[in-house]
Parts: sequence; C-alpha cells; structure tokens
Amino acid sequence: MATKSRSIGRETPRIGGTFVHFSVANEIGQRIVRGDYPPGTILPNEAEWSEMFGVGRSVVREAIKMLMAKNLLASRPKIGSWVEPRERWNLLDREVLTWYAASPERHTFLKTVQEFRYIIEPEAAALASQRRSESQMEAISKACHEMGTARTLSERTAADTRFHLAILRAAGNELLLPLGALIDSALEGLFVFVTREVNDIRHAQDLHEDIEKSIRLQRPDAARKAVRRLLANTDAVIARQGGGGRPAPGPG
Amino acid sequence: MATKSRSIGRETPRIGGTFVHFSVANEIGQRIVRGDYPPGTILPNEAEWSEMFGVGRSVVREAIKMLMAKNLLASRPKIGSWVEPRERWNLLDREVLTWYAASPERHTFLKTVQEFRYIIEPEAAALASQRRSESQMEAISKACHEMGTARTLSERTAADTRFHLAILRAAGNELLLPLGALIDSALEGLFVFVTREVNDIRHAQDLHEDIEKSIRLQRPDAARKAVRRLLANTDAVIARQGGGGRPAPGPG
DNA sequence: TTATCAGATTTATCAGACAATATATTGACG
DNA sequence: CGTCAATATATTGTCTGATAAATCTGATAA
Repeated sequence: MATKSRSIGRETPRIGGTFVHFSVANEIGQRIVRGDYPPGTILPNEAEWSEMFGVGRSVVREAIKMLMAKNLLASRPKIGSWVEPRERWNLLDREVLTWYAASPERHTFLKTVQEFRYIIEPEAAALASQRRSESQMEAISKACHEMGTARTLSERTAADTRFHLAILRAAGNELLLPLGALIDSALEGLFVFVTREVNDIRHAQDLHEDIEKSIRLQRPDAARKAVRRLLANTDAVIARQGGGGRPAPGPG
Repeated sequence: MATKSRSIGRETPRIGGTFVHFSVANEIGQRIVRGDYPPGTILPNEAEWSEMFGVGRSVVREAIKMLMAKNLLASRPKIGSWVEPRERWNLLDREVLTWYAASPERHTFLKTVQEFRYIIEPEAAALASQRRSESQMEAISKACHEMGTARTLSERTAADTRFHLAILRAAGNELLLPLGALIDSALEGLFVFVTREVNDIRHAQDLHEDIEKSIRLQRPDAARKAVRRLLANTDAVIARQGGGGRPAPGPG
C-alpha cells in the first residue's frame, strides 16, 4: 500500500515497444484475474492508479478501456470502476487466458483447457482431413517433421504449435483457427511441463505422426482418433507430474 | 465525406448509458469489419477521427484502445493506426462477431457459425447429460417449456437462448459457456430469419424437447444426436429461405 | 415516514502541450 | 551518379489541468 510500485512509469523509459498503457493494463488485468480484486469490488479510482503506477491519468484511462473491452470491468461516473462477475469475462481472449494461466488457479485452468481440446481438436483434424489443400498438407507435414528433428525444447514446442495451427487452418473454419491459436498460446507457458523425458518425446512424436498420416490419407475418423490418443497421452503426462500443482517456473 | 457525420458527439447528449467512446469504437470497429478499411490500411489519424465525429481526441484514443484490445488494429508513433490482418482479429469477441454478423459477408458468417455449432453443441449436450445437477436440469427444462408456451417470437427466441445457455452451463466447462454465449448473441439478430412458419416452430420445438429429454435421462449419445438433428433442421430452414443472401431487416 | 433537493465524489470529456519515434527528404561525400 | 548520414516532419504517446455529467449521501421539509 504505502510503497508505490513505481516499476511501470517513466523511470523505466521505454522497454522495446512496450508502451506504458499496455503495462498498466497488463498489471491491473492480471491482478483482477488472479483474484486480488474479487468480482463486484470497486477498484481504486483513476487518480489512485495514476499515483500508484506513476503514470498520467490518461494512461490509466486507456488501460481501463482495454480491460473494459475484455469485459473484465465496467465503470460509471461517481461509482468508479468495478470488477465484473466472472461469467461476463471474455475468457476467450489471449491476454485474459494468459493471465488465467498464470493465476493461482492454474491447475483448474489446465484441466478446463484440456477438456476443451477434446471437443475442438478431434473435429478440427477430421475437417482438415476432408478439406486440406495440397499446400496446407505440406505445411502440416513440414511442421510435423520439424518437431521430430528439433534440437532444443523450445524449437520443438514452436514446431508443435505450428503443427496444430496448420491443422486448424486446413480445417477451414474461420472461428476454429483463432480458438486454437488461443489455446496454444495459453498453453505455451505450461507446455514446458508436459515434455520432459526422452521416452515421452518419442511417444508423443509417434502420435503426432499418426495424425499427420491420417490427414494425408484423408481419413477423418482415423484423424479424430489419433488426436484423441495424443490428448490422452498429454493428460497422462500432466497427471503423472503436475499433480502437485506447483508454481510455474520463471519465464524463459 | 464532406458532411461530418456528427451523429456521435455531444449534440446527442447521452443516450441511455451509451457513452461516446463506445459509439466511436462501435462505428470504427464496424467499418473495419465490414471492410471499409482493408487490413494493412492506415486509418485516419486521431485528429481526423476527432473532427469527423466531433469528439475530443481522448475519446478517440480510448475507443482505439478498445479496438486494440480486440486486435482489430495496432498503432505506433509517426505511423498511425493500421488495420491488423484478419487472422489476428479477435473473432471470438462478442462485439466483433456482432459487427461481422452485420457485415456484407453475413452469409459466410452464418455458414461458419453453423459449422462451428456442429463441433461445440453436440459435445456440450453430451457433457451436460453426464454432469448436470438437479437445479441445472430444472433450468434447462424450464427454458424448454417456456419455449413451447411463448406467445411472441421474441419471447421464444429469448427462451431458446436461455435453453442453450443452460445446457452449456450444465456442461461445466468454463470455456464452453462464453463460447456458446458468444454464438447465441451473434446469431440473435439472424434468428428472426430461421423461424417463420408455424410448422417449422412445432418441429423445432419437438427437436428441442428431444434434447431436453436426453439430458434428463442422462444419455450422452442420444443428446449428441438430438442436437445434431436440431442443427440439421436449422441448416435446412436457413437454406430454404436464406439462399439469396438478402439484406438484414431493420433492427426491431 | 417519505419525498425532494443540495453537496460531494468520480468518471467522462475536452483542450493544449511536449516527448518519442519512424519515415521522408535533403545534403555531403566517394 | 550512388550511397550513407543528418535533418525535417508527421503522428502517436503521455502529461496536466479544467469542465461536465452522473449518482450516491445526507439533510431538509411535507
């Protein structure tokens, strides 16, 4: 309370394109999602934020507008800004999801997302195997191959993401792609967990190749099942090691 | 062009909680989504918007921040604001979806959404039939019954929406609910299309009751199939009358 | 007890300034 | 004539201070 957190204002002049209102939105958003201000709470007023972060009031206002666009909060004159009920939050937003993934409820989040993937991804793969173009197939195969030959973990994860996105793109539904992108980006920070032992990696790679093959051969049912196997494997890996719900590792 | 559109500024003092920056965000967002400014286009600068709408620059900036939060545009000093490529748009946002539904590509939109519902809703119903609580079941049954006894079209539509949302809530996945809410709210304006003849309504009601029954009896497979039947019916109705892609009727 | 009105508080909006930054122009030099 | 560096310029980013509007609180009056 007493200590102004000062880490956002002009003292940190300008960190690589990170504009101040982004930082402020990020900070406030994260606090809301992780539960510092439960739904219904009246937030500190603009002047207080302004002083807390050492930024101008317009910056605070712009940040708040961004959070309003995500339905995290709303405001009215004389009342102030308050946290909206959870049901209204725009959970299907990359940043909100990222904040959620970094919150204490990380574990719940992971469970929810995995279940959600069971709904989306098998169907996406099935659609992809029916509608893929040649060039889309190429992209899928390429990403799959790069997963296999990746030297570092981050390389592999990146290829994995490309693989999933390529499938979603090939599925040819404009809503599916952003949804998948959302999930992937939200899981990004948690994927470091799910691949650790070499055996896991080999097995996962086989499962990915099954998917690739099914799509290549245009077999929707096989694709569906292959994706389900991959998800089940991911579940198992998570359960094996993530049970304790331990804190996330530092970024990087 | 020459005529400043003036319909947004202070001259229209304050229409029922509609703040000016919302109107501005709405106007600009709609223009972007309907293609007035294709991706990559540099938008008019803040001063121009400000003059165009007859509002202060801060209002324009706050509106732009809201659109940035939806990834419709981005901006940098000296460049200005530009429309982001479509793939980056936050299509899974209620307002963006609404704008899309009102755009000339309405027909594409409807097709995409319907296909998407085939992915989401059957699984949601299946989950709901496994996990519903008694009180959730009550809500589902109540909404279904109210659909049957509704006197006006808008009453029926409202009950229909409640029905779908109740199922999604009962499915017990935190991501499913907003997704469904999104779809329903996006379709709201288009649902006036899909129910016109009395026979259609009777048939649709039967299909809804099949879903309700399957969930009540906790039969996931039956629920899945019942939802698919309902969707197929909706498809058929749309195809029968929406083929021409004619303009939407006025609001109300 | 209830209805009405004044005051206080907070956001909404406006206006004007300076800073930061990336493009475009211009000039110097080989 | 071509290449590179310095400068000019346009635009957003940010700050500051002021006024308007809205609504909650409490006081006052019927």
